[in-house]
Amino acid sequence: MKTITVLLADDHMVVRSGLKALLGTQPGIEVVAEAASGEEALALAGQHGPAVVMMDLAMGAGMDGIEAIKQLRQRNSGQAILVFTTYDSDADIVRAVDAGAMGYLLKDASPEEIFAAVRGAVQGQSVMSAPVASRLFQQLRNPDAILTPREAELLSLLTEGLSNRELGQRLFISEATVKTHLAHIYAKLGVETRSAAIATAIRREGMR
Amino acid sequence: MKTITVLLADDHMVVRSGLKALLGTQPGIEVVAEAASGEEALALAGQHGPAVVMMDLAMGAGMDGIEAIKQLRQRNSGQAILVFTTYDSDADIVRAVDAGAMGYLLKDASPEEIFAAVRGAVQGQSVMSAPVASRLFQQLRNPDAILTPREAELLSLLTEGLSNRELGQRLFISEATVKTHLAHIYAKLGVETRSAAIATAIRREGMR
DNA sequence: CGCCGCCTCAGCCATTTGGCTGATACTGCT
DNA sequence: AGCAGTATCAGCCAAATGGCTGAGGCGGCG
Repeated sequence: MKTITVLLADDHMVVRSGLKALLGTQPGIEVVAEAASGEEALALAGQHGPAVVMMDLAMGAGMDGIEAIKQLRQRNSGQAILVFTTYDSDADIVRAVDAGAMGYLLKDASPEEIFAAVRGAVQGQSVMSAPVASRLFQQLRNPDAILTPREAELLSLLTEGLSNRELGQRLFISEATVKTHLAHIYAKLGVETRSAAIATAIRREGMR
Repeated sequence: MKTITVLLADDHMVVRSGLKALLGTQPGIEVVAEAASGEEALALAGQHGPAVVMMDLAMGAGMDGIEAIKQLRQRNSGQAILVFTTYDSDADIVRAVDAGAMGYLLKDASPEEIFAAVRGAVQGQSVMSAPVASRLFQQLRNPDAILTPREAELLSLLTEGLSNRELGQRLFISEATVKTHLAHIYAKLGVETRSAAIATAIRREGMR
């Protein structure tokens, strides 16, 4: 069996070395590079051409994980991308999958889960942690509550406290469009105000 | 020099093994036990009597890190406790120090910082990551940023997504008074909108 | 006592937000 | 070709929010 090459992208040094130590115990899996930011991940992916990229979504300064995933996919260099992050936010899950992630693992996943996800990813399988799967499953049961990728993106920015104007500037759309998206989000979340949407997003979506 | 014994408490397996691998490279430091929860940390600390306990604050289910620190200190068994966590929330810092933590490190700390913190802790020194120190320093410089009890109460309800009218009803005060309190809160938090205040409250004050 | 911080309230005005209706365009699927 | 879903934008109007000034009552503290 061919050795699976892995690139780790996480701004926490201890997480990288932990993951590296863990994956190192498995024959057939080798960590070939480590990145501490989205930019670095893109550069190192180009150099090493790993089979799998394990990516944190929240990476301190600069490019975030979602953006890095998008750009990796645009290159079409065939890596399987696994999200490896702390929280199981509905919005993040939707955005990550939309960006092209193959799997979604939480950082409290067991070693077995992690190995299975890496091996599965190179074979084109999607593996996700149980809580993540549960969230998705729950969403499938009432489709009206599913936010579109764009809506999820907006909701995520909403929790940063931005105004409609700022949201528009950040997403390169007009304020009118922002308001349209917000109205849809409110309807889907079952709230009437921006504040309640933020509160709901944070408490229900795990954006802690 | 005597070997420094360390207990790791963190619900993320990869963080524990990363920290263990990292500390293992240092002669004179040895990880003697690992706990995945507050309860486990208490039990293992009793068994092994480590010189230093490195503790995450947010540990999935059960007892959280703050509570575990308090109980460890009550026993008076002389361990130095280092907080090792992801976020630098003002509230968490204050609570951790109050509970008896000797130092406060963020997970993106460099290996050198971590080694220095462990060695310093056994000698009774307090070591904290730069962003943490910066926050504390900032608070000491302008005490005006401290919310009054009433303001804190309002801010807490604000994060539930209530409107001014609802806030007034809930607190038995007029909408005008609500607005006054809000204006003061915005000034102290350095924001201009309700949404930003909610975001700040949640992210900075640890009301997750 | 007098000062100061906190909590309370009012009115005015500009800005922001939310509700509504309707419209164009692109995509994927049938 | 036609439909459904998504994303984009516009205009209008009512309601909520935020900024500003001013003010009374109350409790602690020098």
